[in-house]
Amino acid sequence: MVTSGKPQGAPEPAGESCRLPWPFDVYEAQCPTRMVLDRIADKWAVLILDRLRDGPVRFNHLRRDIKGISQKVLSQTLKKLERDGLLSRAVFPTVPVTVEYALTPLGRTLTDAVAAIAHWAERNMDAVLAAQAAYDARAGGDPG
Amino acid sequence: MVTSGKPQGAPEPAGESCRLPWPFDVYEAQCPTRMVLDRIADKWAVLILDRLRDGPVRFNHLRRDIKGISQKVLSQTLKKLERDGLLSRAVFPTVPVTVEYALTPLGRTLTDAVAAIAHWAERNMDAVLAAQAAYDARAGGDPG
DNA sequence: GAAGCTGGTTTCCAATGGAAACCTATCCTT
DNA sequence: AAGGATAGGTTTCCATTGGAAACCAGCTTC
Repeated sequence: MVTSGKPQGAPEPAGESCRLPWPFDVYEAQCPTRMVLDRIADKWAVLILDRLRDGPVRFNHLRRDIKGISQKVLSQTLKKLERDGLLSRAVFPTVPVTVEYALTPLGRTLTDAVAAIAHWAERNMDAVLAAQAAYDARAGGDPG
Repeated sequence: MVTSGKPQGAPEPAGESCRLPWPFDVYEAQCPTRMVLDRIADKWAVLILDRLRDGPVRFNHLRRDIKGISQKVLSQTLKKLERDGLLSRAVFPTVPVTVEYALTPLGRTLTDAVAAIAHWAERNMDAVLAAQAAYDARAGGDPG
C-alpha cells in the first residue's frame, strides 16, 4: 500500500486534486483512485469476482474452486471486497452456518472489466508463454 | 506472488493439466493462465501499461509520472512485463543512455482491458469510498 | 574533480502471502 | 458421550515481496 509518497512536483491537496475532467491522474500517489486500484489489481480479487458472476457462492465453495488460495487470504480478500462495496456477505442460520458471498450492483459493474482481464489471460496465454520462452532463451547476452 | 514459491524464471511444466477444451479454468492453481494473471493483476503493472498507451516512455519519465513507485519495483515490473512480451525495451546510445519502453502489439491488446479497470476505478471511486465509510461505520458497534 | 544526468542494482526493514494448525458450533455415527 | 464431519473462520510461523534510500557506472558540464 502506497499512500505515503510525497507530492513530488505536484503539491496539491489530496482528493480534489485528482478529480480532473479527463484524463484523470491515477498516477498521483495521494489519489483515492489509487486506493481502489490497489484493491482490485489483485490476483485473488480478480478470481473471486469472476467466480461470483454466476451467482452467490459459499466460503468453502470458493476455497475449493479457486485452487491454491489459503483460507486466510480468501477471508481477508472477501473482507476487503465487502468493505469496498463490491460484494455482499449473507449469513444464513442453517445447520452449520452458511455464508454466501454475492456481487453487489457495484461489483457487477466491475466484473465486466475484470472478466476482460481474466479472459485476456486465457486467450493470450500461449503468446505470453512463447514470449517468456523467447526472453529466457535470450537471457544472458543479447547483441541487440 | 509466485504460487509455488519457485523463482519466476522457471515456469512449471505442469501446463498441460489445465489445457481443457474451453474455458479452461483460471481457477486451477497450476494453470499457466494463473501465472499470466499473477503478472497483470498488479497495481504497478496496470499503471505502467496504461501509461504507455500514448507511446514510448523512458525509465525516469515513468518513474516521475507514476508517483510513489520505487526504482526497484519499476525496474522489476518492467522486466516482468518485457519477459511476458507485453512491452519492449529499446536502448538508444545517446549521451546518457536512453531507454524507451513501449507496448508491443500483444501488450496493446491488453491495454484496452487494463484501461477499463483503471477507468472503472476512476468512475466508481466515490461509490467505493462511500461503501468503505458505511462499512467502517457499521464495524464500530452495530450488532443489528 | 564535484555535481548531475541517465538507468539501474543493492541493502535494509516492514508488510504481505502461503501452509497448516487451531477454534466455535452443530449435526451424525458409534 | 466420545469422535468425526462440515462450515467459516482466526492464529501462528516463516519466506517472499514492496518501499526508501544508498550505491554504481558512463558521460557532460561547470
